[in-house]
Amino acid sequence: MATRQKTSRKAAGTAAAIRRPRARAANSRAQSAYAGDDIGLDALIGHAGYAVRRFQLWIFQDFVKTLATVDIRPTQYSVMTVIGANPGLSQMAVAKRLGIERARLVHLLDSLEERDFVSRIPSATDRRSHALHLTSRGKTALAQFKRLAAEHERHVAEKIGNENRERLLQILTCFT
Amino acid sequence: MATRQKTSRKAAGTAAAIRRPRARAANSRAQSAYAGDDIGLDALIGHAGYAVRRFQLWIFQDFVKTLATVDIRPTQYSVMTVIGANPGLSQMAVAKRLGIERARLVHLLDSLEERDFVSRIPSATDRRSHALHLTSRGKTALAQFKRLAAEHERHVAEKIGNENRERLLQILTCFT
DNA sequence: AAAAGATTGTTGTTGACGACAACAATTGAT
DNA sequence: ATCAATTGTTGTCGTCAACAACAATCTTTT
Repeated sequence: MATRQKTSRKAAGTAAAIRRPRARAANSRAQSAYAGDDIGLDALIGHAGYAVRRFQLWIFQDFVKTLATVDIRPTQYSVMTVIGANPGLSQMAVAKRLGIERARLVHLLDSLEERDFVSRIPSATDRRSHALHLTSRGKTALAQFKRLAAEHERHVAEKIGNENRERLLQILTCFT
Repeated sequence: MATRQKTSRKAAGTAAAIRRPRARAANSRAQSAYAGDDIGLDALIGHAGYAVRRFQLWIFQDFVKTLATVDIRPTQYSVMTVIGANPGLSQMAVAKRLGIERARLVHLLDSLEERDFVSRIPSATDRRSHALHLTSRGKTALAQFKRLAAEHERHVAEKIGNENRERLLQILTCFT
């Protein structure tokens, strides 16, 4: 299936011999102008979801880039932060608090445990659950992650302005 | 591999016979209270990315739910909206404008073309590219999608307040 | 105390999505 | 005529949300 076109290209191919060298100027100009930035978004302009999606994409990319040296992704950072602030939490509690599935948390903790940042200690009161703790290595690591995350947050402030950043945080407190 | 625990559970199993019926009250109460909502987020509170992630998740879920009857997802809606507002655009132009990869757009257009909402018309000026258009069925469908999307937007306004919603849109215009 | 129901961690699958890398066809520039 | 760039396409990889099932364990009911 290395063919490129389903329908039109083949048909066009047969007529290719007849093609004349058209008005290139109109093509290259109109095309690149259109590909530039005069394309209307219509109803998308009024949708918060679209703006938020683009923003979140930008934020995640900057976060990943800023913490690339320590190889920590946003979700991993959020898990370690919550465990650090609330030692002994169960996986269920962490998942609920962060709005991630407990199935997903399993793999996240697996990776964090492999790197010796987090340890699952069998709960003393419930043999089903684990008490989550940062290792000593995890604690010092998290301190560095927080410094880098603060740097990332400064990037956000530079991008949208710090007063807008704070306003945004305030608007969205009901989701955190 | 139906075993449940890697390490701790097995070891705990041997000592299971000795266990006493501990203070259940402390367990069930403390545990469910913790699982409730007194878990601190620590540094996460100050991170716009975390708030935005939670918000975006909420928005997407509401969008999908509100447009479930027509089976249209946010990305599909954005593609149809842009094509509807700018007929004849190439795939490259749409991808660039919406910040999605052209590789991804291929599948999106495949599904929209299968449902007869969009058609790829061979460009008259560039035999590599397609001119994207809404079909007549796609135009009437998009009109309905826009009504449903407006309803979704009202849900957002109810959730965070309309003045906050507009403030948010204004803050994030640089990303759209 | 035994049975029934709920919870916790785990495994697996599905699908949307972003990022990359290749590729053929075509275009544009040299 | 040749070579670099563009366009649509295919494929792979990894992240992520959503479900569904399951064993072990706890809780509640009887």
